Amino acid sequence: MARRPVPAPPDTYRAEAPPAPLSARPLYEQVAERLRQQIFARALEPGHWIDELKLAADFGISRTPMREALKVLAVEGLVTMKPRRGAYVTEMSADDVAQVYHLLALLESDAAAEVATHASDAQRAELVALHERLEKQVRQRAAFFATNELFHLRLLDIAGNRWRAQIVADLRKVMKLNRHHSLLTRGRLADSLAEHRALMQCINKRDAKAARRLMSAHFGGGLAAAIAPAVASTPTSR
Amino acid sequence: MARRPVPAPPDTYRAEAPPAPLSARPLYEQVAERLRQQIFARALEPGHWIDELKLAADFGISRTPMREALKVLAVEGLVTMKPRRGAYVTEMSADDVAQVYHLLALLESDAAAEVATHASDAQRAELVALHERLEKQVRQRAAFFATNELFHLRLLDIAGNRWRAQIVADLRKVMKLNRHHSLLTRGRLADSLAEHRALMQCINKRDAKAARRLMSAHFGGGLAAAIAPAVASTPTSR
DNA sequence: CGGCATAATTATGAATTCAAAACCCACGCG
DNA sequence: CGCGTGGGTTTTGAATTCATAATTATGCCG
Repeated sequence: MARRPVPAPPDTYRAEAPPAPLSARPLYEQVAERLRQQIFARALEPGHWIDELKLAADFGISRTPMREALKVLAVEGLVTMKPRRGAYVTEMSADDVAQVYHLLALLESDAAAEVATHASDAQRAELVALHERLEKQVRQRAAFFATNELFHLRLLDIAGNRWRAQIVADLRKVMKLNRHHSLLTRGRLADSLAEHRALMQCINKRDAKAARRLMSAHFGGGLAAAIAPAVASTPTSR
Repeated sequence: MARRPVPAPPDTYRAEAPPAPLSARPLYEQVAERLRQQIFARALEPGHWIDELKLAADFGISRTPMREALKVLAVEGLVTMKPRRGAYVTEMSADDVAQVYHLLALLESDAAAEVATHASDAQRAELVALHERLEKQVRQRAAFFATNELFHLRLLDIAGNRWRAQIVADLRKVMKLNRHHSLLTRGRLADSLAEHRALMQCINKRDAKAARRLMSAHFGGGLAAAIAPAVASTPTSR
């Protein structure tokens, strides 16, 4: 699992980003990113073998950077390497989903509490803006999802622990392996929005305890929704 | 370049697979492990450049598996890759230490609570055994550290969330980059033992709440000890 | 007709080779 | 005397080649 702290450390090159870092980006990273997209898009299906030779050919590269990228994804958890028999897209069991969900709840709740106590007014405003955008997108599933993820990642960022942010980002990636990663299936969408609203209020009131609790509940509801499809209805709302 | 027949290295394998998977272990993984050891032993110092050519020669291998291993360590966070200029051993700032410590506290506290509620009697007994070993090793720093780590890892394992276990393992690795990772400097050792003792009592009483709180406190004390030598006060994140 | 042994094919693991960027150092010009 | 420029060296990034393990196919014998 990736513990890589950050793509851009205290290094110099944050300021010179616009100019030239086009080709500066290592090939294996680009390949890794493309592989991630293919996995999320289910062009590569969980459990299936990854034909590195064919993929390398598709990408127009040799096996070397392809293999490096696969190893990176393996550490991230998106693929699983079986010695002498290649790489496979990781399959998430129901248990895995529950476990990762639990961790996301724990880590993001902690981040929410942190934000409630230490965020600046500007940062709070930023989250409010994102939340309002979310309110307007209840009807557009895809957009809602995107903004929702943006909100969560921004909150993580504001909470200011780059290790936590990295871990959560990685966990969210493996979560996408699950078909029901939506967190918010049909009816959940409205609930989710309400939860977000309540969370925002806590953050604005600087109530860390409540923020932590609400974020935790937010994930609790999502977990039920993500697991439920396999077990029919679970009307026990929260 | 002669390929080494893998003469069953002095490596201490965990008690996982006695049978045959000796040569099944990929070379790049063995290399990664050896690199980790060198980093922990400070044969490779934080901030310093890693000469992959020289190291590959030292290990008697080609650059290919060496580079793969380095990429794995990069994802783990132990090394940092700078495009077109190689790999560097990651440097941990005081902030980083505090942040990682915070996460360890959060995750391991959660695991402790889980163990308190759901561990079997046999598992509890196992922890008790480890703890008793710890009690006998107050005088032997090195042995104490080793058993202490064993205790924590075993607890994680018993808690039964492999994702959390993996994350904690990785975070503990990067923690070792810090010179004061000891968690327990001189006087802290006795304190630490007392905290462990209290924690064991909670676990035996199946008191999840108290277990969580005590584990958290356990880390709180350690953090103060780890940070103190370098910085003065308030390790408030960011 | 079916199961097992063995040969042919394919895929992975690792070394080697090749190309190009970064680095170093000396030289020359302002 | 300082600084920029050019060439040579080192080092990284990637392709190619080679070796070996795994898989599949084939064929022989029961």
